[in-house]
Amino acid sequence: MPLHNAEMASVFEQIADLLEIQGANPFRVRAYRNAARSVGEFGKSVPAMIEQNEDVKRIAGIGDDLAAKLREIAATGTCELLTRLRAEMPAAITELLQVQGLGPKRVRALYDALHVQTIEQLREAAEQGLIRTVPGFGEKTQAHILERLEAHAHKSRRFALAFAERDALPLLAHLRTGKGVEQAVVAGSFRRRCETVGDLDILATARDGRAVIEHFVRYGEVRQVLARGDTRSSVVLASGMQVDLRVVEPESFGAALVYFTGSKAHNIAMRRIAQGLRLKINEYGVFRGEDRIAGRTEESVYAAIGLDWVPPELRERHGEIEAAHAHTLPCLIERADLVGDLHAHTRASDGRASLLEMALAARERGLQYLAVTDHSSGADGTRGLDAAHLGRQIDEIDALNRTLHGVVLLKGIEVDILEDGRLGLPDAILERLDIVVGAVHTGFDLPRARQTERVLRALEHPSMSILAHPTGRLIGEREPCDIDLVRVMRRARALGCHLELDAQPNRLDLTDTYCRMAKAEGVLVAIDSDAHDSAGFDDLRYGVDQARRGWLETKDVLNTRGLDALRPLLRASASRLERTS
DNA sequence: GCCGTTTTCGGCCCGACTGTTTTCAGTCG
Repeated sequence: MPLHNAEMASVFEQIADLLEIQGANPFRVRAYRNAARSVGEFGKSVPAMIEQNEDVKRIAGIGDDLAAKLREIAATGTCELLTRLRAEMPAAITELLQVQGLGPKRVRALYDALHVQTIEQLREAAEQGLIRTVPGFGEKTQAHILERLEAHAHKSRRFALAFAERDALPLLAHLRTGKGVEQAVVAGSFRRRCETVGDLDILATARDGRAVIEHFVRYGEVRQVLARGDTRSSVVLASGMQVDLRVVEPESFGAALVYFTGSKAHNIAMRRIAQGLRLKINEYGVFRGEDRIAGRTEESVYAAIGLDWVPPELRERHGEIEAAHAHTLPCLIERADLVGDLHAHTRASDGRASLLEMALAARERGLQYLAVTDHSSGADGTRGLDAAHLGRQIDEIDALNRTLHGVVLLKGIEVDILEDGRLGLPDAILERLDIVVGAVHTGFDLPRARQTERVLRALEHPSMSILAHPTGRLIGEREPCDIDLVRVMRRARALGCHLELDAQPNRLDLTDTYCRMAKAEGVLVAIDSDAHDSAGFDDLRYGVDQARRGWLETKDVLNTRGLDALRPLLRASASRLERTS
């Protein structure tokens, strides 16, 4: 069973945790954490690179030693250092680091004094009042540990971005009613439009920080106040979401916004550049000695160190710093660039609106065309169309298009890709369509080779236009299927097929990394709503967010094309255009 | 353990808050 990057990264993470608890050199620990992150996020399969004798030292943070360890992990599944660390210290102890407020030093102290190794033992020790007897711990710390354990048990690790928005927007509205509040914005992973966020980081500007903090903790949804100072505070909302607020003076807004938007790796890279220029960046500004030379706006902060302003979605230390320096940052796609949608459902399958309702809703949102792609029959758990029913829908759409103004419906289908790679409807009916969107709805757990062959075969079908939600993942619910998307992309490009970025907030499939790979491979991405009712079109913006994280520009996205430019790019209609001309 | 516009050694981002202290360590972001 071949390893994945995530598993290799996990070995490094475990080593970092154990080293840290043992009190190792913090920079060595950081080296393992940096390496874990680079490997985990690396676009290509690291085990495959090793197999093909590619140099893994070109991955950021990998030097001679860690390259050797990667090869060792690829060969054996683990590495000798981790085995040795586990022999010296119970491996389960690292789970204690997940409890908020417990870091390596305290975990070590509790282990040495009380032999606490697990969450359960920690709870028992706290309930029996033993924690406060350990040097450096007291009543309050013991009580906090019990509280945080409670939170730990209930907390789902991360929230979908759309879920976080439901907390963020009313909270911002509350903050803005505070006396003396000039600005209040969400920073952090929310602003970078990560598909999930662990907490909300809010930045406000005001002269009197304390007053803003007091106003903040009085917000009705606040269930628990974790910290409250003069310039920052942390609370937990009723939804379980943690919110961190920072208040700075308006002169520092730009610097603080850069700082709290992150990512951490992006900030560290910026500070290193500043160091080289004998400047210092912190959340209050850019400083030469005591003089603040920038900080009111983000642009001023980037400019002070010779960089173009970087869109938040790119701030992941994935090459954006170099691009900002060379003035080669991409001009990222925006929602308004989408002029159509190529994947939507109606009541004919599992949608909740009629053809006409969907057409009007699409037009209302500025779309010039909408592909109607109901499910084919046989899809698990969904009502679908057989050939006869689809034939009637085709006639219905033709009739409707004669009366519609300002929007055109394209005749399409979301057809099942069967386990052997055939499509779930006869060729004769597929040939009558403008667009064929193929999707895997069963057999998500096929082995990698079979899953890949299955999809490659489907792409070969002459009517196939777009591969929908290519990995099938549902965030927090279903893992992506195991498939070699590089091969899929290369074949798609050769055949004139396209890959979808399904914009539903719990799908966002393709991921940002795969979007970037698609761009590199020259495959167009279709950002589709997969709408099941008229409100579903509003999800397109999440797809655009994800596409921006994947460095996509207007030219990289299929449905930025007007209808005339689009038709020849859809194989189904292209082949018919050829026949009729 | 990595890395180089201080390049093979000596650095490695920086500040706020809390609790347990009695001037600071630990944790977090």
